Amino acid sequence: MSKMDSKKIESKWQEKWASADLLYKAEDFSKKQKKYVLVEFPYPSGEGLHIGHAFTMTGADVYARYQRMSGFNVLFPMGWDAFGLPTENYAIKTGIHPSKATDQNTATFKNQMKQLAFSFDWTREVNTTDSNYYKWTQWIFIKLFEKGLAYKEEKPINWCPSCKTGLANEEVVDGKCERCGAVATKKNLSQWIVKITDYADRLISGLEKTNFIEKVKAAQINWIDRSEGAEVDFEIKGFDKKLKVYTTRPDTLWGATFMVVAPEHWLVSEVISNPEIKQYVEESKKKSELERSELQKEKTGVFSGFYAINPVNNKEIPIWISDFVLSTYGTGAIMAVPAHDQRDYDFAKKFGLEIIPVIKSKTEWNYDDGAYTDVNTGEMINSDFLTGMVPKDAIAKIIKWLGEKGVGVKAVNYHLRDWIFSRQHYWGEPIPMVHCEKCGWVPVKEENLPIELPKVEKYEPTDTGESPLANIEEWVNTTCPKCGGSAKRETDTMPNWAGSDWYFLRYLDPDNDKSFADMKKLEYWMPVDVYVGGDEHNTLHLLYSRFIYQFLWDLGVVPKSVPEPYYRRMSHGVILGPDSQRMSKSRGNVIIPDEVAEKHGVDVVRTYLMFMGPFDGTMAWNENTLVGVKRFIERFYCFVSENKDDFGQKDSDKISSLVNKTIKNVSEDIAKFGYNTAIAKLMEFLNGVDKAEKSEISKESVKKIVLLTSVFMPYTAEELWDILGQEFSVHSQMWPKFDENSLKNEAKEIAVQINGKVRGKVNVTEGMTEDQVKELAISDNNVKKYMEGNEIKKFIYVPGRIVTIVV
RNA sequence: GCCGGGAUGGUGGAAUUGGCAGACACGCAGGACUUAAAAUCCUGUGCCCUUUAAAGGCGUGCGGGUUCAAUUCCCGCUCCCGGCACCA
Repeated sequence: MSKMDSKKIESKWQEKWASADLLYKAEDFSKKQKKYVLVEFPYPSGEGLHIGHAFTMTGADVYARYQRMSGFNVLFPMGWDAFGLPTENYAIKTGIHPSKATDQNTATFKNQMKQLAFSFDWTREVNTTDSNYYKWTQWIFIKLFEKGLAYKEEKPINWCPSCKTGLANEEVVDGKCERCGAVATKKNLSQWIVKITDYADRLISGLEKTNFIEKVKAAQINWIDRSEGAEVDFEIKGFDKKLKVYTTRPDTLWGATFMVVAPEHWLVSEVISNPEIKQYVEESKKKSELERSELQKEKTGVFSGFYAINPVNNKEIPIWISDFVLSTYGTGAIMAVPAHDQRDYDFAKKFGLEIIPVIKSKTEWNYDDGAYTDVNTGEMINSDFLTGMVPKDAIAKIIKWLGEKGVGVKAVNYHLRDWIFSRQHYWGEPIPMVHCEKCGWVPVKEENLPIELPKVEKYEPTDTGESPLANIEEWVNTTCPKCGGSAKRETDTMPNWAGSDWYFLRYLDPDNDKSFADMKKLEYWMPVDVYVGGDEHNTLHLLYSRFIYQFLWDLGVVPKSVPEPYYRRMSHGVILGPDSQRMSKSRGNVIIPDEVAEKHGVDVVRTYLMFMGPFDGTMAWNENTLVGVKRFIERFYCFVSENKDDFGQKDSDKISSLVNKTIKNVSEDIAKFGYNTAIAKLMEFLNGVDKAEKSEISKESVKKIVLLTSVFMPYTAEELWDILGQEFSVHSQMWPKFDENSLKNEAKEIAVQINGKVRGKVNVTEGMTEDQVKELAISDNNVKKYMEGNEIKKFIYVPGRIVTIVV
């Protein structure tokens, strides 16, 4: 058996492909139908491409290749999300400018990607750190500002003491910094904030126009977490201001026995002179978000001295202060109904407050066990005009009543918070704003964009929360774009997400200097047909970029007919180390794609990655299975190369149906990202054909199968195409079609069951009638044996599948 | 607690609308080639009973149900993974 020399094959075609680099070019306005296949662009770290990148991108590449060969005008671009902390840290350590490090890293990444034979259209490469790219990132920010969706405010924000920067709510996971894992603290800082909450409803409803899988939709809906209820005003006894609360259960108003406000609530400042209250408030302010939620079992609190008046019955109820009420949600104040809310219940038990049930449970309910919270069953009691109703109906009635009395309105709340948009770091897009004593915050004039990052001596972030840019006086000091007076530039930079929010639009027109992309091109290419990415971005990048896109849609700068940027989202899976643990340097279980490719060949790596398991699964690296794939590729190579002169003119019937079945199944599987089964079917083909006489197989059919393999193993397929004497390149061929007739005529062996047990087999073809099959089945010797002396009670024939006889 | 997804041989995983469970691959066992090993090739491989074979029994997390037929549908659970969570 002639061994294949994968090294030689790789370098040979690598060279040939480089000189024919328009192989994968996407053509604007082509008459072919477009297909925009997008895979998340990477952060070009100094470590190079890791196996997760290789996996994800191979998956996207196979899909793009399949669509391209199927006749679509495929856009499959790549770029660099290059602003970020690792590069900045590298600069701090070495003094080398981040842009230089970025250049080196992107060059390495690009090389690796070419080595792995990803079919990107490199003529559309983008880089978020290019000033002619981030010009438009800045432009988008100015538009947000102009539309009142970006504002600067001093307020306590999440702060990572390790990264020394502010964090968006989405970047705090379990109370820790999403990037470095340090416990997030609170810090009072003046920050740019983007009002993503204005789009909360649309971010939910827009999902209906997409074809995202359930889990992605659910993650976003959960994160936004819309709730409906009412805002109710309570008078405060002996005080002229009212206390506004948000509740989802206004039906339980008669059961409200006390009120609770957050320690940050305005009312607290009225009584802060009380030493007990002062101490409580200070202690809870010291706690981080993490500590507050960790301590959630034991409730704490202090009585404010105030009483509120319940608008439904004029009862006076005490107002307490407790940090289980969040200042950031609703109004920062609640009415407590301990009989029907577990948290209120716990608080009441701890401080000996009254518990008044206003809903009678259908079944016996013991209030010693906790609160009764069901809205859908039970019956209102002790509630005046609501008495007798089901709680969920009572809600509508009481909201109407509150409105008539002018003490409450229907209200909606979200878990989603506004987006903290300032970062106190060097390596990011400068926020294009200028502060003027006279005019306040003024955006830079559009013609003066981009505001380029100035050179600095020191890249270190500071503990004070000031960006390193603040030290460059000649850059900071400028003139006001409005009045021309002296003014200062904003020194904070944008979060990473700013550049990646809209990059998929720039691919469509990467060199445009009049706008971020030409409308005609946008209209041709948008929306993204399939977006391949990771679940870790479901509530970060994916949510942010949908928001920014919706905003651009409102501006009218993206096509009216495309309200959502991504039609379909495909989640990719995760590759674990050989020990089934997440790969990490400290565990020493990291698999480096280059090394595996060096040892086994690129096609083996690609095909193995796709064969490991379902594309969206979590799978452990296993060198044994990889060797199995290697065997397959080598066997396939030998099958074609060694028999190239022995293949016949025409397939035998058996081979013909195998070939057609393979084309059909492989195509269908690839179209739904079922790569593991697609490869299994190619293996089946080889197993089936390996033992057959080679003259039974036509060269035409072999060519078709080579085309099928080309999406997984582009090098081997190109070599085999050449060996078969075909013209370069295999990758610009059309995807093979299968012959429906050859599948129809195929005789199929199906099982004959008697009383649920398989007792025989019969060969049927598609056109056969039930009677014909019946005759065939009962004439089978084995079947006859089992039917002896029995009468057929029922005969069932499921065409092409099974015969069942009940006796 | 709420939401989403799972549980199939020794292992990774396959199974259109309910239709022969275990495709494909790994591993394992036996054999061929070899002085030997590696590589390669061939054969077997869900479990149990059985000397072997035939025949049978049991099998898709657990308990019920519908059906000629259930991994698939329905009811009730257990456990695992992911998201959210003192969100009023």
